[in-house]
Amino acid sequence: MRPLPAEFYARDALEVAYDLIGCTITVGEVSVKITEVEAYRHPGDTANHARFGRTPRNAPMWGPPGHAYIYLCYGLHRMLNLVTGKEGEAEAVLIRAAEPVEGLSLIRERRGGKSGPVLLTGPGKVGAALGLPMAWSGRPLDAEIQVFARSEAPPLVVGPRVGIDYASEADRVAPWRVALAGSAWVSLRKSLRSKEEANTAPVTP
DNA sequence: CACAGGATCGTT
DNA sequence: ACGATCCTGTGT
Repeated sequence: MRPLPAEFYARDALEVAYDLIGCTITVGEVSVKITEVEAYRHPGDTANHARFGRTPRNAPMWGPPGHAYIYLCYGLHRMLNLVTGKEGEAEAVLIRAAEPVEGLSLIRERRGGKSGPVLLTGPGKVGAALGLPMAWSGRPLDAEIQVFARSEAPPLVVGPRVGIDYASEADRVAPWRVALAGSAWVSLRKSLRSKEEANTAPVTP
């Protein structure tokens, strides 16, 4: 089995976000199924780390798709993003939650011996469970970090993104958080609706 | 060079 | 409700 090719990521971040739910991330002995993500788009997304332009930290987002963008949050949490879109655009999908597939004992060890959804329901928890070093930011997704395709498209729910109070009103309410419908391995159930319902609902100005 | 604050988490 | 914990981005 081969990791998803760069072409998979060379599309709008929201499209990739829909298609990443149910895919598998493998890092060494640990494999997890993606259950929740957020799309950060470009240009014009005031929640995006690249909203002020290119900086040393966000440089991987501006590069070619199919690479990792990892950043340190609150001085301790390592957050994994998958770079999407064309080179020269700064788009990425944040991995917010997952479900264990392989390496549960190592996941539990890295997460303080806990068990259940608390292991992987949150972007900082995913980074800890995968044991990501900051040095992997910018690495291609066919090396230390690999992502594999799902077998079939699962039911999705969508809602507003989390933790972006600094963004514009429109960007705060944009339904660019995507999760696996009915999964217990999702960080927040509140204000998530089915993708179909969201797509047919009146568009907010 | 100083400083404010963060795409969070776990405990109180 | 709050502290951890430190790097980043911005402004001077």
